[in-house]
Amino acid sequence: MLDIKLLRQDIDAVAASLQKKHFSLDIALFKQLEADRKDSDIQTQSLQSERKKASKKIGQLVQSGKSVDEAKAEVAEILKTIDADLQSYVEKNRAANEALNDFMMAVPNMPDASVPEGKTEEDNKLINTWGEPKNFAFAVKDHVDLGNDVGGLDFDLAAKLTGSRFAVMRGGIARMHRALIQFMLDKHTEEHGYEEVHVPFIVNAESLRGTGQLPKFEEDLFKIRHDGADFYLIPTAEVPVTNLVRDKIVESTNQDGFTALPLRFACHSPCFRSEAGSSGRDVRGMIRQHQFEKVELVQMVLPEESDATLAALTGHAESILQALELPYRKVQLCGGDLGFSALKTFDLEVWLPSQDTYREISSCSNFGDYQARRMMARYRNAQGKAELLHTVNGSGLAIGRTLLAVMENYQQEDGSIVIPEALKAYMGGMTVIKA
RNA sequence: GGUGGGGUGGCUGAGUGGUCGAAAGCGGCGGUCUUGAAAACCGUUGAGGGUUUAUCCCCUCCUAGGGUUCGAAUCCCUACCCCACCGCCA
Repeated sequence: MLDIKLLRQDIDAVAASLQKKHFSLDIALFKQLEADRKDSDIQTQSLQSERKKASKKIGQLVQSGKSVDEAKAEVAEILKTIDADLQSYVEKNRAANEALNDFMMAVPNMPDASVPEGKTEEDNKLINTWGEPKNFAFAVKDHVDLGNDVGGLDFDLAAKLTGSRFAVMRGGIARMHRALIQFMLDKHTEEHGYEEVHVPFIVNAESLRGTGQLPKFEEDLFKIRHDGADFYLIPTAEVPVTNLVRDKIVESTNQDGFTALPLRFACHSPCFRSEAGSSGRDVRGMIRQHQFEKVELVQMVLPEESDATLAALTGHAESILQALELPYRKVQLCGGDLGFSALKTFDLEVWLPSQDTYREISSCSNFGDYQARRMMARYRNAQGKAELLHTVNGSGLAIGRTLLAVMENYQQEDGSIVIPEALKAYMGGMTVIKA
C-alpha cells in the first residue's frame, strides 16, 4: 500500500508517477472517499467523546455517594440525544473507511525514478550479458525432445495424472532437479549469508494481501476450501516468507527468534499458478507449469539500504547462473512490465538454444515499504521508534527453468546431457545423463 | 475427535465491570559514575489515526466478530490459534 498521506498532500504527483506503470489513478474518486472518511470521522469522534464523558460522570457520581439510579437519571437526557445520531455516524464511518481501504489496496506501488519508460517487455532495458551462447555443430533439440531421449521427462503421463502444464521427472533428470535445489540452497546459505527456512505451502488470504497478490490477482491462484475457510496454494515462497514479519516489530536484539535487520532468508518451495490468461503461451515443455519449484531469496532491510540490497540479491541469483556456466543477460523492467507491488525489478534471462533467445529465469525486485505497509512489518530505529522496513526478493533461481536450461545448453549430439561441473558433487558421481 | 486451561504492550507477566492504555520485571533509550566498558543507580519508554505551525486535545486498539451494560481487558456467545492429557493417525 502507498502512504495515504502522499495522496492527501500531492495526489497529482502520485498519479503522474503511476502513469509510468500505465495505471490511471482516479483522483476524483479518492478525493470523494477521503472527504467522506474525514467528515464521518470527525462527527463520530466528537459524539464518542461526549458519550464517554457522560459515562464517566456516572462513575464519579456513584463514587461520591449517589445511588446508581440517581446518577443515571442525571445524564440520561444527554445520552439519549447522542445515541440518536451516533449509531448512523459509526456505520457511515465504517463504510467510508472500508471504501477508502479498498481503493488504496488496488493502487500499485510507484516505480523508482530509474525505471525506464515503456509498455511491454520489448521496452525493458538491457543492463549486461554474461557468457557466450555455445555454437553447436549439430541441430539442437529442445528439452522436451531431450527429455524423451533420456526418458526422464514425461508430460503426457502428467497429463493423465492431472492435466496440462504438469510434468513427471524420472531417474537422472529427477536427480538433477533435486541437485539444483541443494546446490542453490547451499550456495546462498554458505556464501551469501542467507538463513534457510521452510514454510507452509498453503496460506491464508491475509498473507496474500500482505505481499500484494490479493485482492487484485485472485484468478492467478489455486484456491482451496477447507472447513468452510478459504486457503490458497502459494504462487511463490515470497508470500509465506515475507509474511514471517507481518504484524511484527523487528527488535534490535534477539528476543523472539528474529535478530536485527537485515533479515535474509532462502527458501525452497513448490509454486502453484493457475496461469489464467496465458492459455496458448509456452504450452510445450516445462517453461510454464501450474506447479514448479523455486529457491526464493527474501530480505527485510533498512529503508536506506534496499536499493543496494536489490543489486546484491540480483548478484546472488546471477552467481548461480555463473556457477552453472549458463549464458544469461540482465534487464531492468520498464514501467509497463513492472509488477504491481514492485518499485524496481531486474530480470535475469537465460539463453535457450532451442528458442535461440533469452528467457526469464529470475525476477528480483525492491518493494520499498509497499509490502511492509500492507503487512505492518516494522523495525525499531535508533530512536526507539517503530518504522516500516523494506522488502526485497528474487528467485535464486526457478528450478524447472534452470533444469531445462542445463539440459539444452549441455546437450550432446547423441541426446545425452553433460552434468555441469558445479553439480557433480550433488549427482553421486554421475557425469552425464545418457540417452 | 474428547476433556480441561489459556490468548494482555518489543518480550515475560499482573489486572476488583467505572480516569486502565493497562502493575511489575526484562529489553530499549537518556543520564550519573568510569580512561573506556560492565555493574549499580536515576529518569524515560505501546501502536494507529484525527486536529494543530507546534503544544494541547480527541478517537480507536488488551486474538477476531457479535452480545449484555450508562460504562467491558474484566461478564456472555461464536470463530480462530496456543498449551496439557486422552483417543486416532502419516
